[in-house]
Amino acid sequence: MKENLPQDLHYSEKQVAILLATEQLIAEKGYSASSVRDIAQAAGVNVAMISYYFGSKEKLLEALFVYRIDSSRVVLQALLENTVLNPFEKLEILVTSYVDKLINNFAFYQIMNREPAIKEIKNISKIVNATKQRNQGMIRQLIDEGQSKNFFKNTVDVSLLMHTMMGTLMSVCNNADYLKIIYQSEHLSEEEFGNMMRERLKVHLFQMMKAALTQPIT
Amino acid sequence: MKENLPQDLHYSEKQVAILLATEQLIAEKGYSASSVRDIAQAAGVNVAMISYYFGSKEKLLEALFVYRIDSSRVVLQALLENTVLNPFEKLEILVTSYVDKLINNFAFYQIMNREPAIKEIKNISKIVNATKQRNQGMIRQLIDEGQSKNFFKNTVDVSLLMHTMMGTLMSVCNNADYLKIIYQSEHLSEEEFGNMMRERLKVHLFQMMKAALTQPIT
Amino acid sequence: MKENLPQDLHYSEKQVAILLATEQLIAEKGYSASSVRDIAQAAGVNVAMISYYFGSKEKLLEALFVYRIDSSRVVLQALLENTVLNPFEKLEILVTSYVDKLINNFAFYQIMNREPAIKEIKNISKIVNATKQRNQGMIRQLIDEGQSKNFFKNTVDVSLLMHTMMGTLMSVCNNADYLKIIYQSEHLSEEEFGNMMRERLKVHLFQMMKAALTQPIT
Amino acid sequence: MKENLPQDLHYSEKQVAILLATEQLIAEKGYSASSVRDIAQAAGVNVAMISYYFGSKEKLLEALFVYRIDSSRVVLQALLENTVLNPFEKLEILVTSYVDKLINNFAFYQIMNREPAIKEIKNISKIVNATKQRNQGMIRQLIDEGQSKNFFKNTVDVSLLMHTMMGTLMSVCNNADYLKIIYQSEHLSEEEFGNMMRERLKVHLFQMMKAALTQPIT
DNA sequence: AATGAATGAGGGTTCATTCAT
DNA sequence: AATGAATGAACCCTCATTCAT
Repeated sequence: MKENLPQDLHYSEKQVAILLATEQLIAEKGYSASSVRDIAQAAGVNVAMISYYFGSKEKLLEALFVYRIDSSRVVLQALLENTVLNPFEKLEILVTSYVDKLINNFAFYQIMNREPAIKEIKNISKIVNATKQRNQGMIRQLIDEGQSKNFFKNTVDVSLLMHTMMGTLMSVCNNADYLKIIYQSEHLSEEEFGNMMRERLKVHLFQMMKAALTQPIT
Repeated sequence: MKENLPQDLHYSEKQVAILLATEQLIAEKGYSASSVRDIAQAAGVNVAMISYYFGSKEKLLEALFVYRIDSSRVVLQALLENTVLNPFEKLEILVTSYVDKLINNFAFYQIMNREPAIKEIKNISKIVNATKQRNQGMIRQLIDEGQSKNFFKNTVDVSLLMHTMMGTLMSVCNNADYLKIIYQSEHLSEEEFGNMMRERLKVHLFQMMKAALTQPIT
Repeated sequence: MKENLPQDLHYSEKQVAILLATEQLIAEKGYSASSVRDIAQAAGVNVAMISYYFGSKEKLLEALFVYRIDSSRVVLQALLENTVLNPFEKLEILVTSYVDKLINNFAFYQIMNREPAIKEIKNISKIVNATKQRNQGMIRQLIDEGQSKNFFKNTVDVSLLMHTMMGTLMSVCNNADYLKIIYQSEHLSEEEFGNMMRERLKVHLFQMMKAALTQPIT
Repeated sequence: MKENLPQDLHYSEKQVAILLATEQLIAEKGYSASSVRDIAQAAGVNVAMISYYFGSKEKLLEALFVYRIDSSRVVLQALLENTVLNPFEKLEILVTSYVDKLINNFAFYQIMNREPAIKEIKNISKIVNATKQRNQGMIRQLIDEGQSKNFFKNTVDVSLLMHTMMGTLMSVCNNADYLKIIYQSEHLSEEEFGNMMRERLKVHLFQMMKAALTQPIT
């Protein structure tokens, strides 16, 4: 299960540098608009090293996905199995966890959520779909538990709920520049603003989901 | 497909064909991965026509944005000025309107929401930002009205609410393939499935937003 | 002998406009770097008119040569046949005549003297060679007369002498910008400077040629 | 051909091959009419190598100018500082030197003297102007010396004199084909004819300049 | 008689990749 | 193990020209 480790120990320092440069550049410009030359330069390595290490540009992206995909299973799996916390507490932790994960790895999530290339690379599609399925399943399980314990009403479409959470996060992060103006936060540093948004998002999403899960049937 | 075109801005039939092919191809593959040759072929025209009509690949994308944006202003503006409907009814219409608009023009929204190229094309950025600002403003106005009339609580972050709506829509549409499996709807035609999702989304989003806007303060 | 007339009466106003724009543009940028679109635009006509009127870009250049080549035969021919003037006077008139002709038609002479394209267009080569031969012949005849009348020594290479005259003129005109600085004449208008150079050139060339033709044998 | 190369400026064999092919082709057809594909083929290299080595077509021309210019400074500078030779002898050497230099590098001089493109490439303009200025200055210095030593009259326009020399050379070389016929030298090889012209030009130009510089004031 | 629309060919350049070392 | 050199393919765009009207 090497591919699930956040950091593959087989990668040398240079290889990691390439992967990080890849992530950043593709997140910024897209896969097709990022040339291997640009990536190599950003990583401070020779152009030929990319083919040499990863085989091809496509396989480089593949390696990035293997490298990045899911550092979270452990956390969430533990959350599900926890018997002390009540469903509301679990929901809050879930939301917090997703907000942090997405903001901390925004570059990668951008690639995963909007890069058309990944649909045409089978190995990546496989990984991505498996991850989505797993995440979807865990959320469903958590909500099922809340519903069976009568904490949550069962009028919400759980499948859509996950998209509400992820979609909100993506949309907000994608429009961070714009929101910075809206919130009149131009004076904040990137980090300060990021932290502010992080908190706002946690509150907002927990509030939204809680409301949706507990609202009286109309 | 033509019924989705807001209006013809003095474009000839061939030019429209190019714009539609552009939209479809870029939505599918991204701007950088869509060559003008591919676009020309998809539109059934000679490659040189694209430069001839639009000047360059970049200006072609620009023309697409001018062509697509601003189809909705009228509807929503009328909604805001309506004095008969109550805020809940207005909210429902708003949600319905956005769901339909996004699903009907999904290809374009995909481009607008995920194409890195558009941030580097100033004319497009300008158009897009103006549109976002307008949309944001209208939603805020609607919610303000609901709050001032005591229909809505005022604990919701309106700026984030818009992203919840748009983000949910984008996320769902982006993962339509996956949801088709989840909903065990493989037997439905594209159109049937689209209509089903359309209704589910309307219900889900209205429910979510209503819950968020009316939930008791915790 | 229509083609020898400085202005072909068969050319309409528009055709002449095209020819003049052609001359100016090709003199400035060269044949290959001047697109028919640019020429058409400079002439204020439709692009297709050039093919329509002249057949092709190549034939347009051909037409320009026919249009321009030699308005001087008459003058010089008369000069040669003149029996009143002595060879020195004739030489001075010859020089004056060439200086004026070249400066007045510099754009065309630039094309004729440096455009590689004309060597590959047979019709033009033919015209140009015939003209050169004629000019060479006339100069030789004039000098022969001066030598046989013992005004000139006969130690000068007449074939090279013509190149000295034409080469000096071309070189000076080609480097007019540079000479304007050398002569500290930046304050002069183009016309004033042109006239100054015209006079300087007449004096210089007559002086040079006279000296060469009369110098004692060393 | 290689013996004409002033010196290798850290260029590889392949790069030199490209430069020489560039020179020859542009001298023959002009800059705009010489495609990089043609140049690459003439140099026996892949098309992409030109961008790879020189960056662009424009920079290739730039490189050619850097490569070619400044081969003569040393010789002439030494001539000026020579205290043994009298001004006439110096003049003869100067003429000889320019004749040889231009004939040996005729392709390059053609480009420099007639290529419209070079005026629009600032780096080249700079180099060319500096060279012209230097040459002009050296000739002036030589003539000044002759005048101050009373070898030369001072009635000649030195600025124009340089153009007489260079212009004659250019004009003769440009019309070599034509002169071959005039001189009835079709039976000579290119080299034989070249050598003949070289000698004729040396004699002619020295004779012209000497006559001009020594003629009694009229 | 005159022209906007349209096109195949070729322009310079960049691409991901491979090769020789 | 690592890389500078090299390449064929494809990129976007402009070209001179033709065609239908």
